[in-house]
Amino acid sequence: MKKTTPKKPTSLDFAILGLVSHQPLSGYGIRKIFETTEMGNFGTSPGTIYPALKRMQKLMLVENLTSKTDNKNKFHITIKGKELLQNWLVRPLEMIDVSRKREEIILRFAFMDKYSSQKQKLVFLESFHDLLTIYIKQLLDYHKAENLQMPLHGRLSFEHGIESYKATLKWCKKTLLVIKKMT
Amino acid sequence: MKKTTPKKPTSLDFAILGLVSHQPLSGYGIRKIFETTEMGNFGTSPGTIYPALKRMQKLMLVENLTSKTDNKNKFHITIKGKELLQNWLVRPLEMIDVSRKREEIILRFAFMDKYSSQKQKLVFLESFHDLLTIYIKQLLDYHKAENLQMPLHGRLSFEHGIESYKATLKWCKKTLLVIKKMT
DNA sequence: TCGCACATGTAACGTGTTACATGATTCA
DNA sequence: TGAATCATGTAACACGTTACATGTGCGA
Repeated sequence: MKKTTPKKPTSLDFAILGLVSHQPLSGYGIRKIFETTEMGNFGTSPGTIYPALKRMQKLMLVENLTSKTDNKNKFHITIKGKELLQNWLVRPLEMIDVSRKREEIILRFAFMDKYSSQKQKLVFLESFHDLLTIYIKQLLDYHKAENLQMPLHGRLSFEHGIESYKATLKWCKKTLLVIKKMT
Repeated sequence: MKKTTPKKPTSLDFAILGLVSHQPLSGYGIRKIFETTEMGNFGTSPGTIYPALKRMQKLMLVENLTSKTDNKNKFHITIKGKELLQNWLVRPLEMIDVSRKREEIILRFAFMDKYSSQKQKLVFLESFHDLLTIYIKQLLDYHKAENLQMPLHGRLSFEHGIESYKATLKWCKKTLLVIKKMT
């Protein structure tokens, strides 16, 4: 007996969902935003976006409505879409997210504006902070133990990874302060 | 009439090729390295690695030889594989690489050890440096122009992107000095 | 009226993901 | 002897890439 796959949405789906949760957008509008921002990492071509919108429509996460004012078709988020988005936003962070899906973590944070409480934002950032700290320590330990055996370029590339995570941690601390200041 | 697709290798293919260019490895050995390093971003599961090795074998980029000493099967890079690797290593950097494929740039640098001259390494890093500088400037301009209209979380996430690129630029400068010092 | 940006799609293809499956070796 | 690690795979499925295709509206 086959398990009925729950059809887990991709990062791209969530990126789209997050965008239309802020404002209704046409498929083209979504593509433009993807192209001009870091979100482009989740895909920009028509062959990616339009099929994604179609399956999300089928799953009733978004709906395509015609604006009465300018007579243009735009995608709106549905109740079901909002629920899915919120569940995704509050999903506890794991180490695997930190080590392999940093982009998605930042994406989640980007969409927490409207759908998460200040408490949730703080929990999220603090957990990110703690996991990052542990992960960086692991990287440093590995570096210390192995750097003499590593080829020069391997070591230098590895160090790029470390610096990159340190930059994220720094951002995390700064951002934590910003959010804490909010009332 | 159909164009005969030249079957462009993926980042994963190059990651594997680079690894076996340093030392012969079993499929399992390759997976272990992917799992324990940042290269894991290019895929770690058996369902990714083994099929990749198969197609690379078919394309005669690698060959599977049995070691006479320990009687284990390991993949070796072929002449053709080395040629492909070298072409990839010296391919000029473009802005699109910087904005969307930073991981691949670092990966390329990691494998330049044996197959690139010091001159080539310097050209590579200097070009990376220049493109990064331009790209960061673009990000900062965008930030300046738009930050008042952006939602708070959007702005903060955007700032993560900026910090991340700055960290890469910093690494690039440092690494340039290291390479320059080499004789 | 030329070209560009707007706007939305489809088709073929190959790749990655996920889950399943198997067996050998090593060590406690 | 049982568990963990070594070691290699397969199958279904869906997704993303690439290339193609079409048509509108607008400003120079």
